[in-house]
Amino acid sequence: MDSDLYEMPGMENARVTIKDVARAAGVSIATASKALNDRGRMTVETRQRIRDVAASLGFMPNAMARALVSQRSFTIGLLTNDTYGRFTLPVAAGLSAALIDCGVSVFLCAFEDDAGQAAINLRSMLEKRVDGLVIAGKRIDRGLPIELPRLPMPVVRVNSLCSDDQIGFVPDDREGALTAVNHLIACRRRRIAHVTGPTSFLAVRLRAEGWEQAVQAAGLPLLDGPQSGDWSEAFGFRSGQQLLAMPPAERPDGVFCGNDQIARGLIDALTVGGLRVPDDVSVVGFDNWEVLAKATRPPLTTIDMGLNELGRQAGSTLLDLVAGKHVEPGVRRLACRLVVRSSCGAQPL
Amino acid sequence: MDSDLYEMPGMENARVTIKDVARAAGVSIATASKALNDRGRMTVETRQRIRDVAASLGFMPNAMARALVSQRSFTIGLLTNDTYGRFTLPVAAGLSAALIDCGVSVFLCAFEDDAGQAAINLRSMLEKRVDGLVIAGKRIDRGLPIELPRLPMPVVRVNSLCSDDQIGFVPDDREGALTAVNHLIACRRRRIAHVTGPTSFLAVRLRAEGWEQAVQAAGLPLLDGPQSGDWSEAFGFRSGQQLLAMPPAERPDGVFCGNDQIARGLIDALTVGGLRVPDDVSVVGFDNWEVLAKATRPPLTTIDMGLNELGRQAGSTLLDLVAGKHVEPGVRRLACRLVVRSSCGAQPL
DNA sequence: CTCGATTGGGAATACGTTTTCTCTAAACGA
DNA sequence: TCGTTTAGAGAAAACGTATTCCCAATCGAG
Repeated sequence: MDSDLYEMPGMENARVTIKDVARAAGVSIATASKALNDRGRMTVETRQRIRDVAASLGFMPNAMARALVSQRSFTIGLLTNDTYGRFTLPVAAGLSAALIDCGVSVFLCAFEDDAGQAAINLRSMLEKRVDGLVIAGKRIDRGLPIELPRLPMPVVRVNSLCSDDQIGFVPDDREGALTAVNHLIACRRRRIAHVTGPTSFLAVRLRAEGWEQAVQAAGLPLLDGPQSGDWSEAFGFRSGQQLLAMPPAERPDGVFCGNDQIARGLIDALTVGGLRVPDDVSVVGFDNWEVLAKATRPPLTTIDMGLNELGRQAGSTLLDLVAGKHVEPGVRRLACRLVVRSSCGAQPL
Repeated sequence: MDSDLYEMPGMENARVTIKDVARAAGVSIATASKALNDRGRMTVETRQRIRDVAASLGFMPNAMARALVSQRSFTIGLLTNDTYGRFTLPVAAGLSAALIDCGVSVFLCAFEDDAGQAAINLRSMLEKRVDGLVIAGKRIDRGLPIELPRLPMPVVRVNSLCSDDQIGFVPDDREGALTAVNHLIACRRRRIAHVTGPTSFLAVRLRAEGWEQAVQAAGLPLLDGPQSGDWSEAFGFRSGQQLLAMPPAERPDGVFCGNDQIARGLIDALTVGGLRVPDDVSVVGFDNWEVLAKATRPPLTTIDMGLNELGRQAGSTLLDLVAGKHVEPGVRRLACRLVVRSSCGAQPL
């Protein structure tokens, strides 16, 4: 390709090196470097003159040369098997936000659950000498499909399995469930059911614990153990139909759903069956997947897992680790947040 | 932090340099480099011995040192204002797939529609000397919220505004609409309506053109111009209610929706109103947003925009550009694909 | 036996920065 | 006036790799 194609109009030419700046300012490379990085001693006039020259030439330091000497790439890797992005994207946004202030960029590697792919991507990151690694998963009781060897850089985990000597950030599922059920109770619901995903998920078991705990603490009857199925609207719909088939006296007046899809399906079934939400039955979901929660009729009150905040904290912790600070190992469970819409009868904020 | 923490078990130590390999193999650095890169002349034994030594030491070339000398970072940037990830994530997956074979990684920069953020991210990529840039947007008639100066690297655009002298990849909206409507016609629908998003979107106007064209080509009556609203389920629901209010003779027996959310809302309204889908009214959507399309009752037949393929082609084209090959400027419109489910009465594949 | 060609391998340089050390000249105190 | 400090600036080494020469040894032909 003709390199003239990329010629810049004076400003912003990426080919300008510090040597050009030094020459144009009539100083040595060392002095130029010090002027631009606020290091060393020199008259304010010299410093300013060099900076002006650099700016007018559109000088941009070559990050790789800088990395080579400083042994820091100002780059971190985000390794995830969530190609769908349901969880990882909000995490990535929080992560970037926490890092961009420090000039750190993020390499994204999303791969299907295939160990070969994962290994290639990991190797690529190691060669690029990322300063740290964030491992993001889809569930808190599974790691990535590859064995991570002892890595030459700090690692933090988000929404992923994490042993006690590692550092991880996950939503506090039990507390989230407590919050959800307490909201139903505050809305004067007495018979609160729980319809949720497969019990093989740790998150399901934790949320069920929260449900039980809240119900018992309020002295309410504990209905039959959680209804467990898959994470789909279809399962929610079937559960809603079962609810309709119950004698009205036995019927729950509140349902805490394991995710928003189930909640949506359940509400649709109840509506089709002639029950009113929230008047006859209040429903609260989990995830705050806005495209779903906002479109539900009525809009769904649900629990936000704070994925963005998870990413943000993971980022700043990783920066601490890179800087050599000590960080206590272990899993941090971050609080979830209730998002009130209209499916429980409470006033939306 | 204690650096022993990161000590590796012999293998996989990132601190091993080519100098260590050379010393261990009893050769010079130059020879080691040539052995590992299949360059220069030497006996096969020497070459193999050096490679074995490198492997046993867990040598990994430092990508930044390599980049410095080769003037190639083996890195490309993905700049997007789609923080929600609806469009960008599939694009990113295709992109990565096309690049990983060549050892190229991707920097992800997602930012809200804020010029300051955008500029910071762009600058960061320029400093990191990415070999090329992919600009991904949310709609084909808007660019990013920043003025891109003449950049010192090739750029391709995906799902974003693109002038004739630039290189871009977008879905072929008109052709997709044609496919959708022709499918309705193949399902023996005669009165085909179009319910879609705001006409300020070029995509909306193109899809409307495709609708008209297909209807007229089949000699069917052209119903009142497209119903235009916002991209929401709520609008789809209201449109469905209006349909129910029409005299049955005037009522469309097929609806082509501008996206899956509208289709979902519309189907829900029809179902609540007692009309059967697909028997009374067939519906086809646009986007193939699986979480929505699969959960619709009945599952939604829709148009897949091939975002993944868009990303893949953008990636390989960018690699060509980086390699200096000539690429004809202009916008490529990639074919969409019909995904048959159950909302039109045709047999799902 | 000599000359040229070929083969295997190494020395040196470059890539663009940062940083340490050294040097000069000016300022200052006695 | 002489030594001592200090301000200002530059020379050089380092980071890890790829590459361009160059050199020594071996070999074959005449």
